[in-house]
Amino acid sequence: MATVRDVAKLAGVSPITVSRVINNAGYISDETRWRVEEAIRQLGYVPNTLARSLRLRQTNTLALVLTDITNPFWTTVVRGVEDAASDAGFNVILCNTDESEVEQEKYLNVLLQKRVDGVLLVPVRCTRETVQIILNQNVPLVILDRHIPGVEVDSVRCDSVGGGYDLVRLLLAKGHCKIAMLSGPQGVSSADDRVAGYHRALADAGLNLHNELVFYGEFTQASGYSMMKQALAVEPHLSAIFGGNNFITMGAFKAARDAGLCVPEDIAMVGFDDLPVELVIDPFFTVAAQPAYEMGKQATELLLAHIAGQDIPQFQEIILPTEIIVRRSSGN
Amino acid sequence: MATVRDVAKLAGVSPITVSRVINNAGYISDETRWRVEEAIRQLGYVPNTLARSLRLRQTNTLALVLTDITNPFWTTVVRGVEDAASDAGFNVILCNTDESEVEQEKYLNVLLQKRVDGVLLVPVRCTRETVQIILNQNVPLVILDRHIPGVEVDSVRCDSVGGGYDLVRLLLAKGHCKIAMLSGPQGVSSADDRVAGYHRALADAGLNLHNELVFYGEFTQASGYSMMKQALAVEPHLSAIFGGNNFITMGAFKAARDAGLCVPEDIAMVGFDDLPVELVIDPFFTVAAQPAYEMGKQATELLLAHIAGQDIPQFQEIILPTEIIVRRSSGN
DNA sequence: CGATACCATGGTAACGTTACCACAAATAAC
DNA sequence: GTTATTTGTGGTAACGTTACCATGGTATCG
Repeated sequence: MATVRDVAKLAGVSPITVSRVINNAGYISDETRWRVEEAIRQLGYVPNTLARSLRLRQTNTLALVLTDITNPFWTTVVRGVEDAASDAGFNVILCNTDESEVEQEKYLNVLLQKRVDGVLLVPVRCTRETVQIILNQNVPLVILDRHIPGVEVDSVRCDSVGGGYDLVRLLLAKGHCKIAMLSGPQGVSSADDRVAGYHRALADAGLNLHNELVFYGEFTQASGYSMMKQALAVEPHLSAIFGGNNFITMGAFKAARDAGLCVPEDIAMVGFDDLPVELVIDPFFTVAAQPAYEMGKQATELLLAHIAGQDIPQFQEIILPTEIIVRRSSGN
Repeated sequence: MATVRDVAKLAGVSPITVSRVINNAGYISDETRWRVEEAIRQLGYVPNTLARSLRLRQTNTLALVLTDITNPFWTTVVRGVEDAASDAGFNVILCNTDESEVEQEKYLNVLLQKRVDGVLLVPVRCTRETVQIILNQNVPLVILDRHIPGVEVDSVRCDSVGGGYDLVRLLLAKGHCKIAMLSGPQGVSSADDRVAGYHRALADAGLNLHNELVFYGEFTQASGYSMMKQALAVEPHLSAIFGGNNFITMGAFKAARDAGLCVPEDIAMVGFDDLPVELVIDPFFTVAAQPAYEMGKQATELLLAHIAGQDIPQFQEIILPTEIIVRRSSGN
């Protein structure tokens, strides 16, 4: 592969002049520019970003570390991130942890080695330890979707407490009181926050807290299915279900159906996260929809501002509102 | 950030010795290794991959350029690619072209500049021009999902002709003869191949080719919706629809419903690509399902073999079988 | 007409890593 | 006891780019 030096030789100029042409920097006469461009074309020269980044100490690359690229919620976030990054001339490296701490640590290390300019992280566990590797290297970081209590890092997320609260209020208003919460993993803030919203709604209604009706699992359909079976075993006369995310709700629905229950006639259901219209024949679930695209976009813009060294508050938390969409699954 | 030199100084050795410890290469005494590792820990040293790759002329990175990360079919492919790449110690950079040639060219350029070791490409247009940039630089390339006639590049795809043939045969067997084909973009081989399967099935059944019932659009729900409306305008007494991918089929369904037609009672439907169980309450569409994960995996393995310089046939085409899954949408 | 600005180009060094060669000490082989 | 081999370590240079400083030339201004 050709280098600046080859181009320079062919064009009869020095390497720096070639560099200036490539980067549109400094003064170049039209005549020289033309000769260099011609040489670039002839040699099929492609600049080497590795060398460039090494020299500039900047890669123009962001990392997006998330938990499950299979979930449409996250693909939408990816879109938001990529659009915002692309506008600023940044590339995005996507990493999928599958909610595994081991994978996450592996990826974070690789990303630091690649000298990404900033990291957008959906932490697998909401502990200081998780982000310490990044902070130690002084790499700009924005936490996405979740938050880490007691650690001063920027975070952008949606209002899980509020969304959970609203969903449960809606169920209570319809007269439900035996409501099971099928949550994601304990210790993951988005899961915990939705449980908190559930609790608060019950408390505000003057109801006892049914801790035996709160189940913790994974953000997967399989986990939703098994939590639903557990819930029915604990309390056969459940009147409603709150699913911690789209996959959990779907799993719960299937378990209910397999148990001979009709939704919403026998049991009502609400859940977090909507599904894109492209994937659903007939939207059925009452949900708290999160502005996924917007979340990705705002998080990226915040990260880019940090990278640009803009004088922004050291510690910023952005919480976006969720929207309740009422459909058939919650009954009437 | 600390460098090998800093580590070397602290450990009282030379930089190359540090390099040997990091890469587990050459001879190192236990005593020296320990001192170096201790120094690395103390300084929080993180190796710089940019410098390493520059020196080694190898990045251990693959590129996956695809058309629509929003489509579950592609996220599944991504999984296959990442798993295979990860096993070989390679990272994957993901790029989303949205079927735009401009985006594709932009990305391919960036990837060459980043000196990725190989490219997995879902070409937006199946022309030589599309891949010439890559081939010019002698970067290993595998075409995914599609193929470029007349160009000797490796490709891994599923049997679109066969899948289309089988789906249409199934409709014919049920007595349908006015079957509209709602295809993806003309000039995209996967779309063209499915049309070819459609034609062949009709021909084998001794039926006239209804070219006026073949519609070309995009692989999106919106396009499926509008093609369906066109189809109904051209021929109100359609008896069946063949959707070129999952989104098109979904759009066609919604247009049919909006036109007051019931599927499958008034009109039967079949399509390409299944949806993951996580996303669907009650699978409805009769489909030709492609082994997406396997496709990604095999393409990656082929690419890695090329990168490793293994002595494999210069030009290889792998075609994976599709599986027909019969459900309600095709009637009985 | 000297001072000041702009224009156009180049030389040298550095970003952080590792390949290549060199060398010495210790062990093994004859 | 000399020669070969393994073990352990380092010096120098190179990967391809650009920052910094330097050097002239030409236009502009008071």
